[in-house]
Amino acid sequence: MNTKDRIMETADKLFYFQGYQTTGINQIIDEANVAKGSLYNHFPSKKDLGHAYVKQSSDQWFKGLEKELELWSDPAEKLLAIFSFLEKYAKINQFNGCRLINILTEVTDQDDQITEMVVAHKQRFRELLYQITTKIDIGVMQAREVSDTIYLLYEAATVDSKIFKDDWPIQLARKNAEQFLNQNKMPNNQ
Amino acid sequence: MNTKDRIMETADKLFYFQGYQTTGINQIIDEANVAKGSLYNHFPSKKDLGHAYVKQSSDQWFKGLEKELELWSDPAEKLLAIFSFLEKYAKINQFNGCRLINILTEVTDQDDQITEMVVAHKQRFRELLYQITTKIDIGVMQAREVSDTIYLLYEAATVDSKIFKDDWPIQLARKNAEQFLNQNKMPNNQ
DNA sequence: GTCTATATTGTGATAGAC
DNA sequence: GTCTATCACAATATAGAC
Repeated sequence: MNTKDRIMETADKLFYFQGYQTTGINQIIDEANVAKGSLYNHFPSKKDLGHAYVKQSSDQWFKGLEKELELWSDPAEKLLAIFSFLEKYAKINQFNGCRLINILTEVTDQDDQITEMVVAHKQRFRELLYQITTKIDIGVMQAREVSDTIYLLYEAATVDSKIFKDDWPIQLARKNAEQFLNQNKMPNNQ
Repeated sequence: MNTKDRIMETADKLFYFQGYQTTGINQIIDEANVAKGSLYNHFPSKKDLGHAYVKQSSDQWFKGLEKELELWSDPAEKLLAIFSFLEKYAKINQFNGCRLINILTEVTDQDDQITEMVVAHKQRFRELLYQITTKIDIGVMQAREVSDTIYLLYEAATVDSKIFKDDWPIQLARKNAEQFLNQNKMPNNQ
């Protein structure tokens, strides 16, 4: 693996599990077996490395989600699949919540670019859910409310499965999403 | 105002709006107009100040919530009042999400006491919601699921109104909580 | 491109006068 | 209890050899 990839891999692991602010450049170059000069050759500052981390985190997350969604054709099943995606992810990997939410909390308005990227990430997710929801035979006027409700349930599942180190929030969020979708289906669709 | 109070007030403001990790002792003593020796007289380390901040944050939050809940007698209305509480809080003050969740994200397993206090805070909130829910005439078996669903909606409302700097997540969460409660009421109660 | 060595600033924390 | 002065160390970042 080349130098830049080793840096990114190490930074990803440390920023996510240890935190962005508490991870220093020195620790990254130690664990990645890279010289300090090499890191600053690829990333002019820690801020730039942070931005690369945020972009990669968002890209990888959507990649993983869309792979999961491809397994289903029915739009309602696609919506519920986001919880299976989260459940699998939380089980396979050590889980520490959403990379994007975490770093947003860590920089709190000290880095406008990160704030922008995180909001854009969440907006893209909401839009993805909305597009799927419009394919379900529900009232058009309700589509946004339905998709945003699913979105909120997903967000809570992520945050609270991290807090409690348990998947009950994911299971309960999924169950509510399922009931909610069944209630909002048009009668003639059943 | 005495020295200790000035320290706590300044620390609270900075830890919440600027972040725990990025706020240094030097900035706190500057803005609180306190000497470094005085701070370390009251708090042996930054960690201790952090713990005091977490405890105060939790106490103040419950105090504010319970004051809001007292305005209502009907248990279902009490449950919905948590969203009014959040809405008011997000409007009056500059809002940066939940103090407890934020600092948990910032310390990620580097401070076991903070992790414990935050989990205990959330457990206490869940228990409060559960106790209110049992007073509603719903199936006993469902009480935990109902109260935890309300809990999840509240958590998402907090996190996402911070992300989007908008109260739509609060309004939508409240609307869903209301519909959800109506559906789970026993028919003979209506 | 990658390395070693160094510069500079800021951090949490302490000593000791008053 | 509060203050000033100072410590030891870690942070990000840079210079320059190879």
